[in-house]
Amino acid sequence: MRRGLAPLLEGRRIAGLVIRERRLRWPIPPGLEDWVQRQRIAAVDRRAKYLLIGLECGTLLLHLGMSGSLRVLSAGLPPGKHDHLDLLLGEGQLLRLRDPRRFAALLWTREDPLGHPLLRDLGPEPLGAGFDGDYLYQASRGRRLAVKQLIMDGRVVVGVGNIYASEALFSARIHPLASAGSLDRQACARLVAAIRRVLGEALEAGGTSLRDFVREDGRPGYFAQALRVYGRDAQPCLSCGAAIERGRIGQRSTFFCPRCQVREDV
DNA sequence: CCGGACGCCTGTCGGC
DNA sequence: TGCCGACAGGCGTCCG
Repeated sequence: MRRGLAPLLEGRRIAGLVIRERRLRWPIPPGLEDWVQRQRIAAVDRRAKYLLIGLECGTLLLHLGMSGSLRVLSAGLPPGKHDHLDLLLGEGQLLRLRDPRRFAALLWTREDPLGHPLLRDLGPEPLGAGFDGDYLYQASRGRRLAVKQLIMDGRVVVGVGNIYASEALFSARIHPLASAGSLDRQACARLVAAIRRVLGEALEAGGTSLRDFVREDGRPGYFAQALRVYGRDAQPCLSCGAAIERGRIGQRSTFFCPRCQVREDV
């Protein structure tokens, strides 16, 4: 999303902000419209799943939650029911946020956004240099929770959502319920490699489109076709043919192959 | 500190 | 056809 948006936004001057629904995950701060007015967009960055729109006098923090999407559209297209806000870009264009479930967030800060309470305590980027087998090994010592929950904990590593957690564990041949602390160095190295591989491939494919998710240009992501376990409940494992199982870990659906992903900690 | 559960919303789908 | 419950890509917060 950041990659697609950056060339469309950087260097533009904000011509206005139209908010039709302020009740998102947190209420959109009052007066934000006035504050962003006429500011130039200096940079579009990302930390974890937050998009950071760097302005001259501060930064907009945008999170899409579960059902949010962004589109760059020509001004004049009437907003739909769940099109909660438009960032007017001038030259007849706008950036429109749609989010049926309203779990999205739009916040702003004048300070370094990385110091914001929502970003401050986040773990390393999964594709960055700080995330390696050694790091995960250290981070998992003494932790008794399921490894799937560990890798979905943003304080350990960011970016691993429910789909990619199942995919990475399958790729690494690790059972999602294995207790985090039971992983040895080799398993941690395998898991880190798998997370990086899965996220890297998904990135190349433009993300995973379930239902109607679309990118800023209106195209879907194509990674859904590449999913190897997620959503394949009762279908044959692509590696060994055993039936994929579906379970729940921490209130989230989890998919795994009972033959390829064997628990070694029970 | 850790782990587990809840809640925020709306839409969709399957079962009856 | 209609109704009802379960579930959905996230994650901050609260509780024990």
